[in-house]
Formats: sequence, C-alpha cells, structure tokens
Amino acid sequence: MPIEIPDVVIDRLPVYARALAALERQGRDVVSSQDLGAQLGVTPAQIRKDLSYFGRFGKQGRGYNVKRLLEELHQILGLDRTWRMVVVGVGQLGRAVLSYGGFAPQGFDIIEAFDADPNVVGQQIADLVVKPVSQMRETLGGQRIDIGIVATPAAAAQQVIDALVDCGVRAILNYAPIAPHVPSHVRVKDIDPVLSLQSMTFYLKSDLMSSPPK
Amino acid sequence: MPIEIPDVVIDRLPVYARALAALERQGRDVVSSQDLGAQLGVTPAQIRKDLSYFGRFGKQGRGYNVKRLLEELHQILGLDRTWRMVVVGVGQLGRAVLSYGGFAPQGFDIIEAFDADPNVVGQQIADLVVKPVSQMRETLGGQRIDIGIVATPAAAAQQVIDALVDCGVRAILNYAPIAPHVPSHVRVKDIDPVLSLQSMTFYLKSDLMSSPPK
DNA sequence: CTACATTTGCGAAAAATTGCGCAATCGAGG
DNA sequence: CCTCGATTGCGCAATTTTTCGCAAATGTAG
Repeated sequence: MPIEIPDVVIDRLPVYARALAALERQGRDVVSSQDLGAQLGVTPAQIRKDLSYFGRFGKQGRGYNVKRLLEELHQILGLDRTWRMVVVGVGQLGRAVLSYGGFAPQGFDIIEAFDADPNVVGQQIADLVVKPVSQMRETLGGQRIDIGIVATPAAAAQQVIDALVDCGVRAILNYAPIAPHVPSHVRVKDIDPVLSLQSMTFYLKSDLMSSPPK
Repeated sequence: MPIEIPDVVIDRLPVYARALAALERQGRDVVSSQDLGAQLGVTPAQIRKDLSYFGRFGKQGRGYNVKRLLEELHQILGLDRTWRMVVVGVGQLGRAVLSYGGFAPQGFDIIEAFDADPNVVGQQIADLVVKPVSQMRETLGGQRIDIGIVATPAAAAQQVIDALVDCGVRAILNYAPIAPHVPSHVRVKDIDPVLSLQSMTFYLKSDLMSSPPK
C-alpha cells in the first residue's frame, strides 16, 4: 500500500495543476491526457501513469474532468490550505520575493522577513517590517513556520539555513548559490538562474560554429 | 564517437563548477570525487561517471586538480566567452533581473530590455533604457542574441517567446508561469518558485499530521 | 625499490523512469 | 439495445540513469 512515489512524479504534478487551472479559466470541462500532453510537451502515457499513482480520475472515452482533477491534485499536493513562510535576506532579491504577488493567491503567506544588516532592519517592505535575523528564534516564538526562503549572500546562507531548521522549518526555498546541507527531514529546492543559463550554453556553444554565416 | 550525453549530466556540470570555484577561492589545489560529493550531496561515482563523458581529468590516488577541472568544465559548458541576452518584461520581476549583479561576472550580459507598457518604455534601469517590445526586431537589427529572458505576465509570454525565437534567440530563460512552445532548436529553462513550493508541500502535508502535538 | 593506502575510469549490474500495447469502458448515434 | 470511435489504467517491455566493483595508476613512507 505505501508504495513509493518517485520525486520526479511529484515535481510534475504542480505543472499539471497549473495547466488545468488555465483550462478551467477558459471554461473547459474535460481534457484528455492527449490534449494536456500536447499543451505541456509531455507524452499522454506519462500523464496517465503519473496520475495513476494516486487514483483513477479519468473516464474512458472522455478524459478527465478539469475541475475534479484540479481539486484532486490540490488535495494531493496539500494546496488546499495555507502555508506559512518567512524570508531571510532582504536585499535586492529578498525585496523582489517580498513584493511578488504570486505567492499569496496560491496559499503561500510570507509572515515575517529578516535581515542581518541594521540599516535594513526596521524598513517596511510590502506590509512587513524587517526584523533582525539574530532574533529570529525569539521573534517567531513557538509559531509554526512551514517554509523558509533564503535570499542571502552565499556566505551567510548555510548559517541561515541552520537557523531556519532550528526554528522548525521543514522546507527551504534556496536562492543562494550554494548546495545546502540539511537534516533528512527537511526538503530543499534551489533556484539559481545562473545554473540554468550555464547548462543551456552547453548546447548553444555547439551550434554556434555549425550555424550558417548568413 | 558522438555519443549522446544525457541532459541530466549537463545540468549537473554547472553545480560542480560552482563548487570547484568555491574550493579554488579557498585555495584548495586538489579534490577527490569523494570530497566533492560530500559537499554537494551526490555520490562520488556519479561525479566520476559524469566527468568521464568528457575526458579523463583526474589522477588515481590523488583526485582532481581544482583549477584544471574548473577550466575544463568552463570550456565544456561554453563559459569561456560572454553570452548576449535580452530581457522582455520590465515589471517587478524584470527589474530584479536587470538589477541582479550575478549575471555579468559569469559572462552573461544583458544588452537590451523591452516592455509593452508605454509608461515603462523610456525608463532607465541599471544603465539600460527600456525599449518598446513592438520594435524588438528592428531595435536588435541583425545583432546576435543568444538568450532571451522572459519576465512578462503569463498572458503575454508565448507571444513574446515567439518573437524572441524570430529574432534568432536559441535559448530562453522563462520566468512566466506557462509551458512554452518552441521549435526544437531552441532550449528552454523555466523558473517558477511557485512550482517549487507546490512540490515541497506534498511532503510537508504528510508529516504535518504525524508530528507530535508538542 | 617495495609495500601500501588512495582514488580514478569504466564495464557491467541494478534501479529508476518512460513508453507501449491493449482490454475494458464510456458516450454518442443510430 | 447495438455499434463505433475515443480514451483510460495498467502490466510489461524498453530505455535511461545510477550505482557497484575492481584493475590500473599514483604518491608516500620506509
């Protein structure tokens, strides 16, 4: 019964959910794995296989009910509630994260922001007043914090991550260009645009030479 | 000879390069796959296998020369030159991208910024003046642009991506919450923090209930 | 010069992931 | 109520990716 669900599958579910939400806004009632796959650039078989880990949501000959499947995915992913997050590091990037309007509508609430710089502490950004990171533990008290967002310079990041873990955070969204070390009960996702660019250039490099001189 | 190198391998190389750069700054001369693996949380075997696609860079009994391997990786990934990028979409996010100091030092130059909003066009952000996206083609003339960064709202993104491809871009860093369609000669990497959060909550959800009430 | 502790590179095995094929089912249209 | 085209769920096969295991090589110490 408790069959192991591959991480790759979990990573794809939010993508499906996002596409379904778009279809719902367009007033679409049902969608086949074929259609959905074409939109997302994945094979229909993969979509069906992924979903089959969790149940039988489709109807033969018809496809999937958009609204129903979206609800199921939300439940599966735990998106049917709100998650409490804190941001550490309020520089250029941290500010952008704090001002980003895309988290709250999806149930991700930023409830506190911290920084080490005394000049930044006390500033108000998007209805939050920045608190000193040295007082993170005390400031948060016993509050449940689900997710920590790390937007500090690389040098401070591991230390901040340790502190977050100490505050009971069980997931970390890491924007710092390091490979974090965390206990096994803590999940980490890294976002580093430079790494993304650097892997694409591998392919660019190759066709740079073989391209016609125009 | 032209054996196919898996994408997953290419995606890991920049991570290795980043770690090696850190080691170099620390004055470290050699490193074993064991050490490097421990730092990055990957198995030594994986590092050795990945590198073996490209050559034999290590010495038995010693490990890898940090400087040498870093140079090799830079060459392999095409990081030994500068890449020309444009940003489309100068809202909150686009501004953050334009102001981010982490691209240029790695050889990624943003040479132009575009937006559709007449109120934004003409503004100066980080030494660039925003140009109208409707004039992208003309503005760029015949210049080579390697990478397009998309930071528009979802509704505009696909259209913008088509225009970028039309301008000869061969790689796209997409911040918009959509699954882009591009011709097969164009590479895409998506960055969507919401997707990252949504896949982590799957795991949080599970231990929320099983955790002790404290 | 020999013995020894290390560590690579790589073939082969194991594990994970993806894709195929098709019986079963569904709804529409006679 | 029967037929037909469409589409799922899923066992199984194919492919991809990771890990293992070890011979060969390297440097050190005696």
